[in-house]
Order: sequence, then structure tokens, then C-alpha cells
Amino acid sequence: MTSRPRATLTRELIELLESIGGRMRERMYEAMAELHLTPPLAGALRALEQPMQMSGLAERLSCDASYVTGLADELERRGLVERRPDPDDRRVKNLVLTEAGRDLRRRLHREIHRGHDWFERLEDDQLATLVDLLRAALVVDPSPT
Amino acid sequence: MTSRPRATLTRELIELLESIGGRMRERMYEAMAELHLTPPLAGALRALEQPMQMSGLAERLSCDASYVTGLADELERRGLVERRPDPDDRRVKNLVLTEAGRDLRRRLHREIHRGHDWFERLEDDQLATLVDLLRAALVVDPSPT
DNA sequence: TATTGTTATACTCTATAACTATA
DNA sequence: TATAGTTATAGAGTATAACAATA
Repeated sequence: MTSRPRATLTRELIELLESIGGRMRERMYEAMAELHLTPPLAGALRALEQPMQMSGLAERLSCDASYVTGLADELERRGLVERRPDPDDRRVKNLVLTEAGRDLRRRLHREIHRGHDWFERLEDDQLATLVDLLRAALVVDPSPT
Repeated sequence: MTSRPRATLTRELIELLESIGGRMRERMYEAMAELHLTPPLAGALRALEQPMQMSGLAERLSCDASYVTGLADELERRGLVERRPDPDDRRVKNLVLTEAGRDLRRRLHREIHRGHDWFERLEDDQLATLVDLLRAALVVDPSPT
């Protein structure tokens, strides 16, 4: 392993990460197609780990609240989610996955997982090192100074 | 560093990579906005490192050839690209960046680069290890057996 | 006959604005 | 008066189909 200048490493890292992003996106599309989900529906399904109100889902998905109406309509039509009136605030509707919704969500995650075979060539300790390095790099600085 | 089961590492790695993908996407949008580029135009600009025919760009962008017509129209309108008739095949038009196009492309890449400050907390040797691990994981197996 | 690029058109994703019911 | 959700509508991104010119 020859020593490389920081700029070279940086460029290479960006290329690698973009390449990984491409593979992840491709695999994501395959998984969604297998489960008859469009990208927006899959995103909503993934976000709904816990019940949340529609405005909460909008924030989670970084989209407008009006868009969530259509998403919820379609998820409801497919029997994946229910709109539950909130007992404390009658304006609010809570989105909660049905049994079918939870099941499909699990299957989606399993499919996403299965697609990540590209790092299977790494040994356990290499994988651990990779995770630790990425975590160290990503940690949000906690000092608010 | 306690030893963790492979499944846990895998799940964590996927989460980290998705988080990184999110940051990269955000930074990409900022860079494009600064340079008054839409995502499709930025993608085309990035792809046009070398001159290529329109069908080649379509393949590179994984989109339909008809869509490239509109992309090329807009890039040409902005003075970023030229359509050059191919001397060997009069059906073909080669897309070639103008000086302004090359300049904007460079600036786009510089901006994308500048946004990747999240790994600056890593030491040089950690960065090198990270790159090597990712490269080892990604390498396409060359044995066609 | 097959391929390159273009046009016309339609579909998906998503936001904005105006509205209602409730707080 | 402000907020949660809905509706109507418009705009961006993209594909499909039909076409002209050339191979």
C-alpha cells in the first residue's frame, strides 16, 4: 500500500461512494419492482416503522403534506396502512401499518439486505473496521460551542 | 471494539451507507442550485467528459434517446455544448462541451468535492484504509469461469 | 431493413394555492 | 388565528410511438 496524497484519496473515495450509491439504487429498484412498489410508496412504507400522523410522514419524507394524502390513499387502497383518527386531536389522522403492511415492509428490507452482497468478500474484521471508520467519519460533532 | 455478529455489522453498514447517500444527495442539490443546473442537466454535464454521440449519452444516463434531444437542446441553448455532425456517419451528432461547458463541469466537480467535508475528521491512514476496504469490496470478480 | 435523432404525446412525481374542519 | 388534512392544478422529468434521414 503506497502512500497517496490526500486529494487523490478523497477523489477515489468519492468515486467509490458514488459507485456504491449506484449499486444500492439499482438493487433498490429491483426490490421495489419485485414487490410491486413504486419508489414513493416504498419510501413511505420504510418510513412507517412507527405509527405517525400524516404531517409527520411529510416531514420524514421531506415532501409537502398534500403529497402524503395521495400516498396514504394508495397505501390504504392496497390494504397496507390504516388512517386512524387521533383521540386527542380530531384534525389528526394517524397512519398505522396493517399486518399486510408490516409484512411487506419486512420483505422489502429483506430484499434490500439481500442485494448488498458486494461486501461479502470482506472478512468479519475488515467489515468491522469499515463500519467503525464510517461511523467515526459521520459522527455529528456534539459540541455546540 | 467488541466483536459483533455479521448480521449486525451488515445492517449497520447499510444504514451508514444510506446516511452517506443522503448527505451526498443533499450536497449535490446545493451544488447544482449554485450553478443553476437541474439534476438532469448536471448529470449530462458530468457524463460528457469526452465527446460522444447522443445515443451514447442516452446509454450512459440510462435514459431513452428521445430524452437526450431535450437535454442537448437546453445545454446548447446555454452555450455549454455543441452538436457536431459526425464525418463518418451523417445520422450521428456528436455532443462536445464548449469552453464554457468544460468550465462549468469543472466547477460542478469542485463543488461536489468541497461538500465532502464529512470525512475530514479521518486521519490520512484511516482514509487510506477506508478506500482500500471499499475498493476490495467493490472489485468485480475478474474470473469468468 | 436497422439505426440516429426528432417530435408529439402521455404518464409519474411533486409542489403551490385554496379550502374544510378543528384547535 | 394557526394547524391537519384534502382537492385541484400545474410543472418537471421521463418514456413510448411514429417519423425522417441515413446506413
